[in-house]
Amino acid sequence: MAKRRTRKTSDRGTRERLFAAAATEFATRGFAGASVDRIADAARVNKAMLYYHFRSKAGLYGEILRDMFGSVAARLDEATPRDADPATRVRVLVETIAHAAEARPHFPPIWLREIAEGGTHIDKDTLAVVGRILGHTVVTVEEGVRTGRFKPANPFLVQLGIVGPLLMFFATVSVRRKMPGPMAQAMALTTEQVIDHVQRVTQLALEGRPS
Amino acid sequence: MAKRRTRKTSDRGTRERLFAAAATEFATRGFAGASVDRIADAARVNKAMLYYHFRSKAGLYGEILRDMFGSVAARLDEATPRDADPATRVRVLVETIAHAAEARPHFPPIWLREIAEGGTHIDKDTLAVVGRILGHTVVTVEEGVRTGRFKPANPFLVQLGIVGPLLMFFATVSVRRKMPGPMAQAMALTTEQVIDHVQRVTQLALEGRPS
DNA sequence: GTCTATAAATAGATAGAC
DNA sequence: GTCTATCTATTTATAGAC
Repeated sequence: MAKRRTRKTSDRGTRERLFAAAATEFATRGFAGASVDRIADAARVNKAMLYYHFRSKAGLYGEILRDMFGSVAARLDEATPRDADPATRVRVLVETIAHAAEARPHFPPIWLREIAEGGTHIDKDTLAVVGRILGHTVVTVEEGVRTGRFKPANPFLVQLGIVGPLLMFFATVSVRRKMPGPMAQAMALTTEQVIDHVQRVTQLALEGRPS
Repeated sequence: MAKRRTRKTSDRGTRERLFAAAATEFATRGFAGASVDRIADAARVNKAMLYYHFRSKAGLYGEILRDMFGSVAARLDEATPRDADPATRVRVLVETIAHAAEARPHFPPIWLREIAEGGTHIDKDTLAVVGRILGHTVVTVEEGVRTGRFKPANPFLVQLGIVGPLLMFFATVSVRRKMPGPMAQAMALTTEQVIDHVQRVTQLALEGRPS
C-alpha cells in the first residue's frame, strides 16, 4: 500500500516485484507448494532480498493476505451507500466483492485455499478484517429486516451464497478458457452475468418467496 | 471401493488405512503440503507400503479424487428421480451433493483446493466424471425449461450457486466450532438449514421472479 | 507383503562480503 | 540494499533383505 521502511538506494521495484511474484506463486501452488526460490526468480530478484524485505515465507504470505482482505474491507467501507434501500445495499455488496476479487487474480484461489485450510495462516488482525467484511452483510440483512423489506435470515448463510459462487467463478476463469468440448461454451460467462445472477438470487433469498 | 490386486497375506486394512490417512492429510495440507511420511505414520504403516500399493504420492492422491467424484456421480445417478417434476429434481440434486460432501469430510477441502489449483491433478477419466456431475444439473435445467417450469438459465451458473455455498459451508465446519466471540453462534448452522436454503434459493433462481 | 537403509533432490533460511 | 555461498532439514522415492 505504501513504503515500509527507510530505503538507502533504489529499493523501488524490488519489494513490489517480490510481492507480485509471490501473489501468483501462492495462488497457483498454495502456501506449502510455493517455493521461495521460484518467487525470487520470477521477480528477477535475489532470494536473500525476500528475507530482507519480508523476514520469512510466512511473513510474505501474511502481507498478501492483509492486502487482499484489507482491500475488500476498504472497498466495502467506501462503497456502501448510507441511507439506501436494502435492495440497493445488496447489489452494492455483491458488486463490490466481485470487483475486488476480479482486481486481484490471486485473490479467489488464495481465499479458497484459506477456507480449505481452515484459516491456518490468518493472524488475529487479519481475522478482524475478515470479520469486518462479514459485518457488512450482517448490517445489510438487519437493516432490511428492520425496515420490513427482508425476512429474517442467517447472515453467514447469505454470505456463503454470495462469496461461494463468486470465488468459484473467478477462480476457474483461466481453466475454463482452455477447456475443450461442447461444455466449454456452456461455461463461458461474463463477469456481468455472474454479478447479475448473484445479485438477483441474493435478493430473492432475502425477500422470501411470495407463495 | 473394492480390492485391487492379488494379496498373498493379510493385506486387509493396510491399504484402507493408508487411503483414509491420506484423505485427511491431503484435506488439511493440500497435495503439496502433504507428507508421505506423515501419511504412513498416521496409518501406522511402513512408508514403503504406500509405494507398494499406490506407486507414488500422486497415484494415491489420484485414487482419492476418483473415489470422491465417483461417489457423487454414482449417488446422483441413483438418486435422480425419473419422471419427477423439475422442482423435485432440484431438491434431490442439492440434497445428494450435500450428503456426498458430508459423508467424506475430506471432500469439501480437497474440492476447493482443486478449484483453486485449476484441476492440475485431475486426469482425463476423473474429468469425465466431473462432467457427468455437471450433466445432472444441465438436464435438470433443460427439463424444467422444456416443461415451462423454469426460465432459461446457464447450468454452470446454477451449479456454482449450489456447489459454492455447500462446499464453503462443509469446509468451514471444524473452524467455526472453535471460533470465539459473538459471531460464533451467528455462524452456527445445521446441515438441514443449509440444504433448505440452497434448495430454496436455487428454485427461486430458476423459476424467475414474479415481478 | 513388510521392513531398513539410503539415495537424490529440494526446501527455507542465514552469514558475511560488498 | 544486494549478492554468493552454504547449512540444515525435509522431501519423494527406491534397492534389497526378509
